[in-house]
Amino acid sequence: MNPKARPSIQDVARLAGVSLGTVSNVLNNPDMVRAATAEKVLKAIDQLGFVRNDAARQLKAGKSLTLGMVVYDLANPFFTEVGRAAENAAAENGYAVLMGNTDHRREREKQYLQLFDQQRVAGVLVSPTADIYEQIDELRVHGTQVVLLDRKADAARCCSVSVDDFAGGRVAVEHLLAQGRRRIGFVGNLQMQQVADRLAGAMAAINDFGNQAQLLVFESSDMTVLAGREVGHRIVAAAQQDRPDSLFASNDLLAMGLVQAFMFNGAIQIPQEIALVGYDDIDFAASAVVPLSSIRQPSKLLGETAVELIMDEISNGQNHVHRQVTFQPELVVRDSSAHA
Amino acid sequence: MNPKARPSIQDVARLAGVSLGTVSNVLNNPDMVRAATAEKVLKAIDQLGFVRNDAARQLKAGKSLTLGMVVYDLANPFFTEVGRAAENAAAENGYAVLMGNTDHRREREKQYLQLFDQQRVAGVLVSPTADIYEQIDELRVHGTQVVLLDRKADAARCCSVSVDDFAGGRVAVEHLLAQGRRRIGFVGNLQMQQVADRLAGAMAAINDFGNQAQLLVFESSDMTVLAGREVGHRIVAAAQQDRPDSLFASNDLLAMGLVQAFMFNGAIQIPQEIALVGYDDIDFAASAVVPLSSIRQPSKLLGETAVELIMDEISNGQNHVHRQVTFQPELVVRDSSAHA
DNA sequence: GAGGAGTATTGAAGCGTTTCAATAATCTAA
DNA sequence: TTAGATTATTGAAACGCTTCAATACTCCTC
Repeated sequence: MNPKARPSIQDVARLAGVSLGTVSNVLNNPDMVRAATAEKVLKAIDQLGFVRNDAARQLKAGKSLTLGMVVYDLANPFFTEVGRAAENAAAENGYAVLMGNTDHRREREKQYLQLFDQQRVAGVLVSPTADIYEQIDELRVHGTQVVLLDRKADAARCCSVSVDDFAGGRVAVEHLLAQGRRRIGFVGNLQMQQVADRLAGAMAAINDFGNQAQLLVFESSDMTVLAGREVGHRIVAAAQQDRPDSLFASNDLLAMGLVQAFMFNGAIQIPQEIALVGYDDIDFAASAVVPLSSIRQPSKLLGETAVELIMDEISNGQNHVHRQVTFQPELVVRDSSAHA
Repeated sequence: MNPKARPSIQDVARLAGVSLGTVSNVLNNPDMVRAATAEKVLKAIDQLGFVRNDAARQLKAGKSLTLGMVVYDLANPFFTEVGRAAENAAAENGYAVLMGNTDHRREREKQYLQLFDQQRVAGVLVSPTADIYEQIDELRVHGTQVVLLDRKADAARCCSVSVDDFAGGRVAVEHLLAQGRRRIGFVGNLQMQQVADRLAGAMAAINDFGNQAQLLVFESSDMTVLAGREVGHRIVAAAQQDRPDSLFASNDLLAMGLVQAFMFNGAIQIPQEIALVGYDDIDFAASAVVPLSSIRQPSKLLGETAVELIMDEISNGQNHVHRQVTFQPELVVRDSSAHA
């Protein structure tokens, strides 16, 4: 490697025969410097292969044009959708989005949040794994703006963008009830707030219906295709009269796993023996073995709105008022829960 | 906000009644400072809510514990798999991975690479959209290590981790030929090197077979489910005798789109009328309406190896030798290409 | 209790920027 | 021409950290 692999603004100034301040101006206030001078400087920059050192810039300027995004499951297409939308929205404002995936691990989530805090990003979008208000407050105290994604925040604490999970759960189960199902199973990881809310909505639907219907809960620690398959096999193994007549899976990955398990050897017919409703309406839901009914979340809108909120928070600082935006989910009916 | 929202190491030192160097030592060389002193300092840190300013640290230390990863399609589960593996491998080495998604846009790719360059990340993993050697060379000259992902590099220039796309294409088509298919369609965006290589492999298989078989190319600018659906509808609309008797889609998203189009109104039977092979073997392939045959790429291995290479490059600097690791893909046969 | 060998702590220097008051160069109008 | 106004350029002073030589403590041992 060259003796001086990383030229500094100083080197550029020297080569161009101008002062260091001028180089900085070329970079940051181009219209403050004469065209001829600018050209000299640009040539020098090019010649040396100069790249501004962001650390130094940020140190001095105190701000960054980067947003951080922390999600707990990037393997879930729902989140990549949200991420893409956020990325596009941020780009329009001149910001870049850097993503970190935590795979539901609190410890890694903590690391990413710390990293973004240390890097002094302009703001962080986070879909929290658990109750991490404490850490979020910490960031906010430090001056790093935070917007919760897919999770409603306490009004006073910060902005959030979420979907009404209670309503989603309710709609899903009401639909199954309307299809004549009475033994309704619920699959998901109840540790997750979103899932707990969906369950609560499901419960509410059952209660409203009267006491001819019941809800069976199948807890599943992961929310993956694999986990769904495992629950599915457990159900296949159960005696026929113990099985539910329908299932509400709290995300589509689980639902697809269930489908796989039920199709295996044609063990269980969908929807005849068990009707199925998923959640998120990911792209793949429509092309599952049995096209999947699902609760659609407006993922694009979610990402865009989150960026909007954080932008407001960044630029309006003091007189920014926290908002909690909640969208309504929407039932999409396909074969997996069609009338028997 | 407080008048001093962001306490510095100075403030901590003052509060703890020690010198600034000691605080730094508590942070970086804990076993160099007496327990009692350390405790005082930690208390002060806690009390002030101090967070180390990464910009300053990096500016002085000149290095960072962050890797950048730039991919062209985070919505493709294949890449999230690779990303997760990389993230885990990096974590083991004490590094964090920040991801940027370019959605195939060269311009955005450029931005992310620049951003990472400016941030002086330790290294960058990039699955390039096109021929970006020029920019990569630039980064490398600046001292930012780069490893190509899913794309073979020129030996001399940098490390790369990829899968033998030619072999993959060949295997896919040989399989279709073995199933008795003769009019084989290829779907994909030929601008992408990986896809072009798969096509070349497919061509080779056809040529080896003799002249009773032919390859029809269906170009598709996107590689998404939606794009696949469009190609599918075009094929459905064609006269029966003009249709291929089988299709090799250059990724699973396309393949799933094709499936959707063919299933629509039961227009075309898979595999009877058209057999189908996808690429990547994403999780969802197995649970498609018609379980999808596919070419499996070792995504986990890809991510892990990429991190391994970049770690070597980071730590061994001068006497690091670029390596181009190529893995072999593997055919997974499912219903979509089973014997008619 | 003095000398010496650790062991802890200090604080100044400098990383590469941006910023800003001071200075220099250029232009305008009389 | 030149004073005065305008526009460009300069360079020193931070920003908050790490590093490292210098200094100040401890603790032994004789």
